[in-house]
Amino acid sequence: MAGNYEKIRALYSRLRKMYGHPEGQWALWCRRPKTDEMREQVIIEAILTQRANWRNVEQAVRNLSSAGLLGLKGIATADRQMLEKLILPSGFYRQKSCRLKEIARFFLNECGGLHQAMKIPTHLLREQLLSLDGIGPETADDILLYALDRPVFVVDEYTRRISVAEQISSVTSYNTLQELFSSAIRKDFRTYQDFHALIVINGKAGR
DNA sequence: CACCAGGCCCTAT
DNA sequence: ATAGGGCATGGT
Repeated sequence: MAGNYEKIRALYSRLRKMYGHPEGQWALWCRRPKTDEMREQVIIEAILTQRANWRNVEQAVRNLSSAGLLGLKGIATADRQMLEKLILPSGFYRQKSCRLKEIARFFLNECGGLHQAMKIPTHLLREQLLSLDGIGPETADDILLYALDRPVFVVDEYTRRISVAEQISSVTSYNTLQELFSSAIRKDFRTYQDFHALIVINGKAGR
């Protein structure tokens, strides 16, 4: 529906006018260009933020940083018990320690490092990420969009809410909304990053 | 005290 | 296909 595309584009420019360029907690995720260290941190944060308050994620990240383990290599070599203790504040720490280990193993061993992973075609990489235990569509797309600069639109709870509120779509399944938003705006990772960040910033502001 | 936060998986209909 | 429960912490 072309009308929906219009609503989505209008929403984007409205959010841009309201909030400008995404800042604050999105200073890392929306920064361009990113260093390797930043990409690795985003990957780690994508796991830690699953159903967690961002404040708690930040504490877990500080703990990892203080321990010198805020990177794929650090996660991979860290003792499991130690890892659990460090990420404790982000919640679900037993699951998440496994998921972190798994994703670090994937990028380092299966891909042969982050630079090799960057060469893998988006759709293939997405399938590989989704095959990992504990990596669902949103986490996979967070990593693709914000860590690896792939033009993949992220759908989350805030995207669903605003889609209903703005009458963009009453169907809020992941694929439906992703298709809708992806098609409505220019396929550019910078635009996708900023738009999704703005949706979340707006969602948090309204409560 | 109850509820929520930038999910995901497993199980039972 | 879809609904419900479990995972866990810290803030309001």
